[in-house]
Amino acid sequence: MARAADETRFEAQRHRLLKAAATCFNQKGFSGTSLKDVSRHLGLTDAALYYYVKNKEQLVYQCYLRAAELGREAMERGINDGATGFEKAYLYIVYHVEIMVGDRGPVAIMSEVPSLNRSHRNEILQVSRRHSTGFEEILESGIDDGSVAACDVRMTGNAIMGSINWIPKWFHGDPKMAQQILQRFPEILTAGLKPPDSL
Amino acid sequence: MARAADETRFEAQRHRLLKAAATCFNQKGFSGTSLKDVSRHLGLTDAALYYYVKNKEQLVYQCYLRAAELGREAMERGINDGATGFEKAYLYIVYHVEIMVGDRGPVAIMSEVPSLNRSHRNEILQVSRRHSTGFEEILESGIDDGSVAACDVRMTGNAIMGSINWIPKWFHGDPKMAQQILQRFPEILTAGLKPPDSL
DNA sequence: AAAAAATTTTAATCTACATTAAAATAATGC
DNA sequence: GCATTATTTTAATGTAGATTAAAATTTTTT
Repeated sequence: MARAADETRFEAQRHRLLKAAATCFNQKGFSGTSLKDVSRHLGLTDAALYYYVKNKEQLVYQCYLRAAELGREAMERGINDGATGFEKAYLYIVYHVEIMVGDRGPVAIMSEVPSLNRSHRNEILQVSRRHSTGFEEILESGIDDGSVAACDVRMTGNAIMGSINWIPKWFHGDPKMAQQILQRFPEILTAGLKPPDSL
Repeated sequence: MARAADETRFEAQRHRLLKAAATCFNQKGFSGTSLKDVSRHLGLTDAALYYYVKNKEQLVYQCYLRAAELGREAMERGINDGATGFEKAYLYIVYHVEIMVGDRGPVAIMSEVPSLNRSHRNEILQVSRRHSTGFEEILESGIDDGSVAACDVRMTGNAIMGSINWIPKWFHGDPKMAQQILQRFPEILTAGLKPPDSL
């Protein structure tokens, strides 16, 4: 047996697989990427993927789960690091955008949630909802503490999340662009949140 | 022959088809919708769709073309109706959101552009780029005439477009929600554009 | 109401992948 | 170096769903 060492190698490969899959799905579209495309990215053959993942549905599911996890992590850090509601929101956006354009990405766009099997779909929908709710709560806390202007938190949340979620549609790894996004997006997305007296 | 009348009937059915396809693609995902799913929406059999469209690729292409056309129309109207750059941007957003949540929709999310054939893909990418550029020009005109605060128009454009484009991901026809979106989104998306002295 | 054109269906095909089983190779522990 | 376990490949197989052809039906024209 070679448990300990293998576990890490296996996990590392599996991780590379998820990133390769996310890259393909985002760039070639879901229906446009075959398992052969993904495996080519890894210098493997398509059949080898089945050593890491039960089937294509699982692959997609894992990609989405990872995307959700990264988003959740960003939010948690934002909540911890920010003092006011505004700061929590701002920092969450910074962290999430960092993840999306940095080398922990790419993050898969969740285009194919409806084609997941029921339990996977429900799980992804649930974490997505939790994420949305979490952000709305941040906004509410900001309104309470006066750092955020009164607003419809549901709609404001949807607007901001939409911008972030759409990034992989037009960002494809150009580092110069990554800098721009990192530099601008947090300001742009939170510009509307500031209460009038804070300007 | 029955040209004149048939043309309209044919066109009307084809139009219904595109809407049905957009509905399915947005709600069930692309890979999750078979032609049978789409045809069922129309009370037809899957083979009947081939009377209206050459193949599935064409169907997707047409959906995207329609989405692009509706966006273009909204932008044109915004440019015509707005006096200042800010107003043009604001009104464009109003019109575009109206289309996305109103009964001219649903508008297909462009998830599968990369799986289109080359010429279709290029065409869609081109009109998308034109659209983005058009919005950036609106913002620039607003900065020039002082109605919009100085900003990175590229990033600001991407942020706003992302919010709009993402709407079909979470809006699925609930009329109450449509009202909310219509009421809030234009303000939310343009809140950050206002120059400090305009508040 | 017959003929022609338009629309839809039935019933096959066709095909691109996803998936699997068995064999081959590579890595690791002892 | 041998045995064991992990990883990858080769070579089939399976299948959903797109596509097509021909027939049936419906609509329109005259």
